[in-house]
Amino acid sequence: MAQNMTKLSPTHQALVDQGTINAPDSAKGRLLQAAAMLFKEKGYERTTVRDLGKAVGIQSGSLFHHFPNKEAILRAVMEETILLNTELMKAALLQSDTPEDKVLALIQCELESVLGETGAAMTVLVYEWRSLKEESQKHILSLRGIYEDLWISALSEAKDAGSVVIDPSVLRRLLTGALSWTVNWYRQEGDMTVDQLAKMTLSLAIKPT
Amino acid sequence: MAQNMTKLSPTHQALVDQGTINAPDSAKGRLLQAAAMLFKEKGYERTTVRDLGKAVGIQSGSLFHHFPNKEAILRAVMEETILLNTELMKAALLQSDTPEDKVLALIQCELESVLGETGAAMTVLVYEWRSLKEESQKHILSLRGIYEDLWISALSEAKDAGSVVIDPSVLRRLLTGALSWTVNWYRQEGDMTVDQLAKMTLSLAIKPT
DNA sequence: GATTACCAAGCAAGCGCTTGGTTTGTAAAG
DNA sequence: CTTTACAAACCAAGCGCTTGCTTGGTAATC
Repeated sequence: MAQNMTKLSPTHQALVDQGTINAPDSAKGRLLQAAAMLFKEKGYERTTVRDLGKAVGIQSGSLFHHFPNKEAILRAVMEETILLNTELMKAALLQSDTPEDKVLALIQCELESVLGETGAAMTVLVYEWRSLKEESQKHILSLRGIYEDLWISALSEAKDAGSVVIDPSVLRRLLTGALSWTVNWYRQEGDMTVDQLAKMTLSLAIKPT
Repeated sequence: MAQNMTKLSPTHQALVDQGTINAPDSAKGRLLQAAAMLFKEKGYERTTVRDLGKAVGIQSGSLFHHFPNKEAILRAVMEETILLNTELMKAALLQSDTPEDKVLALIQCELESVLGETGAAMTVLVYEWRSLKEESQKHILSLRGIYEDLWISALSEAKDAGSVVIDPSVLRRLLTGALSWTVNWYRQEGDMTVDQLAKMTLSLAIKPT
């Protein structure tokens, strides 16, 4: 019945079809998108349930028909974006051959996720961690583990190949900060493309062989 | 009259003497230190004025004898730490010769400020930006400008010398993210010193000449 | 003898969330 | 094609609590 306005990527569509994440045009999906933007712009604490309701055109009380409490909305925003972006990274890795290619693919993926459509949710994932209850933190942390393993193995391969000189886990953490911080300064309108930024970042992470 | 428990660095003491920042053992100074820790751990919004009062052993209402409102406390935390760390960076630069030395000094300074005693305040400065009113943002931004100029000129010198290959302003922004993010993972107790971390970061930023 | 630093009490506003009832969508039964 | 039944989606109202901050008065300090 309902059709998407913009077609989803195959990876994204697959996750929607299997019920893992909500379709962006569903009621829940639109709420989560709006919540991600508000949480990013104002922060979780400063965003009230009345703000959330207004953003999707319903009363604040009606939110609790879809979610048990406000924190569950934050948790869902984080969960969906990390599940999606993990799958997107896996797909990108399949199309890469050399260790250097894989690292570049991961950098491109992470930049795209931070600066593109899921940017708001990714920013929330990174900067609103404290607002989750401990139980939710554990849950999200386990999902992040899968994501981070992809990074660590790619960087380790690159180190074995001689193009990375420092400890992969340290490098990953430095890259995590550098890449997630781009949301605070990079603008699409500028004269540097995301791809150029990705290649610059790669030039810091690896030394040419 | 009042004596410091631990002696301050000459740079720090000078700022206290000229009245630019509050002494750490003064009433205001202790409040600002406690506020920085609470703001870092719980976030500005989740920290109540009652939390702040309890942290220094006074009633919440008494805070407003020292500051006009809660936001002014956040602003003071940010202002004092950036003023102090700007001076510390200037002092460190005076003891460096080559462009590479200067960049290393800046990296060491920023890591020390983020991971050391002013770490809480620095983290607040980086991550609680949104909680400032626009007027305060402008004020802090102007102070940050001086700080950032030191970075840009050092990186530009290094680029002229051939040891930096990408645009200094892009490199600075990538480093900002990488260095500030360390607060989320680096632990003194580990087997890597801050100095080692600084040198690893330098190895990413510059290529040996 | 001011001035500074604080307390005790509480107010107005905003918060997350609940409640009871109404509308809307869906689909089988007549 | 209409009727009936039912659940999902939503509204209007507001409750109990916490928030930042104020007020009027007291104790300490210079």
